Amino acid sequence: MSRSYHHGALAEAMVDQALADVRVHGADHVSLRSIAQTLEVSPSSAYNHFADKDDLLRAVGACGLAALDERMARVLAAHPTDSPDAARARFSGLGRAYLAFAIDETHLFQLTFGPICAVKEMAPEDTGPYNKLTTALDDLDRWQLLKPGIRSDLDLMVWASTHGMATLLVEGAVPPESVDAFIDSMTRLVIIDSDL
Amino acid sequence: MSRSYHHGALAEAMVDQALADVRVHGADHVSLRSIAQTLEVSPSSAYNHFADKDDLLRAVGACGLAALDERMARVLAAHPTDSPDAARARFSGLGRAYLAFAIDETHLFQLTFGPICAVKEMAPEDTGPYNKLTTALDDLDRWQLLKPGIRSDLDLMVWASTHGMATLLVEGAVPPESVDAFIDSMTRLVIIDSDL
DNA sequence: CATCTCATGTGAACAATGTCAACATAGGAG
DNA sequence: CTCCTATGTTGACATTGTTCACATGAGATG
Repeated sequence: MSRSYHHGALAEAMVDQALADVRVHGADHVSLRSIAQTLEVSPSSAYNHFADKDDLLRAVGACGLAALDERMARVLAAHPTDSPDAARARFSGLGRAYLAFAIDETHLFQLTFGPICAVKEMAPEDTGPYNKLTTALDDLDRWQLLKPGIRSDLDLMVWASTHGMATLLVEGAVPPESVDAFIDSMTRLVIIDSDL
Repeated sequence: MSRSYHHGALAEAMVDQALADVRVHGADHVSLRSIAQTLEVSPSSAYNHFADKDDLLRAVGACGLAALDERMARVLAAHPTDSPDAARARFSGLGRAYLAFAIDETHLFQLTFGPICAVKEMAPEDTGPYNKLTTALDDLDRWQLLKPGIRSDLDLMVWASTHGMATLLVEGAVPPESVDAFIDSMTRLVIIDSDL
């Protein structure tokens, strides 16, 4: 009895629970067994749905990426106009969203971009966040708001910067207050007329 | 007999062995017991020198930071001249050294800047690498090689960029070939007359 | 030299964890 | 109704981090 998980929701339930545990304790301190226990399920039941503990964690990492992408999508939705100001707002907003995610969801961020999930060879061009950045830069370029001659490989540069700043925040190497300084510096480097 | 470790070299020996194991298998797949076994020592002997497994790993992480610092120091030593060209060479060389370290010593890099070692609240200003970057930027500034008005918070920006690029390399999100593109883009953004 | 002491290493034990193989069972397809 | 497959359970195993009681050797102290 006990309306068992035989209806196939166990996989989802485990991901959800793992997600919750990762958020609180970090990926390194979650155990398959405790997840199973919370769900009132046998420890070995996980192996019907996931090859591995890491496999489950990868599913959680995918949730993390989705959450990040959603935050960035919200930023775009908030500045839909096709104008120079909106293009600028989208650019800095995307960066801020990325960093806010790192600050708010430290542990999830670490899992999503950590060694466990990294193996899966996800080409960056296939991810939402990277594409959103690229088109944001294209927009700036279209409005001639980029400093001349810097467009090539700028995606890589900006992506690396933001991702690096995020990891510095996550590691505590840099305080959250420095986000503004970072965004300002980035803007100054990339955008024309950044001194309003 | 067996010229035991009673002369106090066990701590060092364990760090060395742990360092070797981390280099090969990554910090997540290193076990105290196997280290002890390799050293032909009881598993519990570690606890006379380290509070914790993480404590030992932190010591290894410190070695990683030192190794990185040494690479960067070598770059500075290779371009000691007080000239614009040398200043430029130091700047890009430091970046390349950082990225080369990430590529060559992936696992060590992950440990050094990962969650385990991060807790120790090391203020970046106290580390060699960060200081070397700062003075490299100061040199560029002194020779008026920086684009105007970007000096403030540029340390943070460049550091985040390079560190981010390093983590992208380590995660395999970006291939090692893109290092050149990154350095070029960075140079173009920051330095005057970068189009030689 | 004899002894005390402390730093260092040992041994056995514990709880927790990931994982697996053999087994149960439910619910739909035939 | 019967059988099969997807799903969950039981019990076990090896491995790990960690601890505690104990040995022991070297160097200081007398």
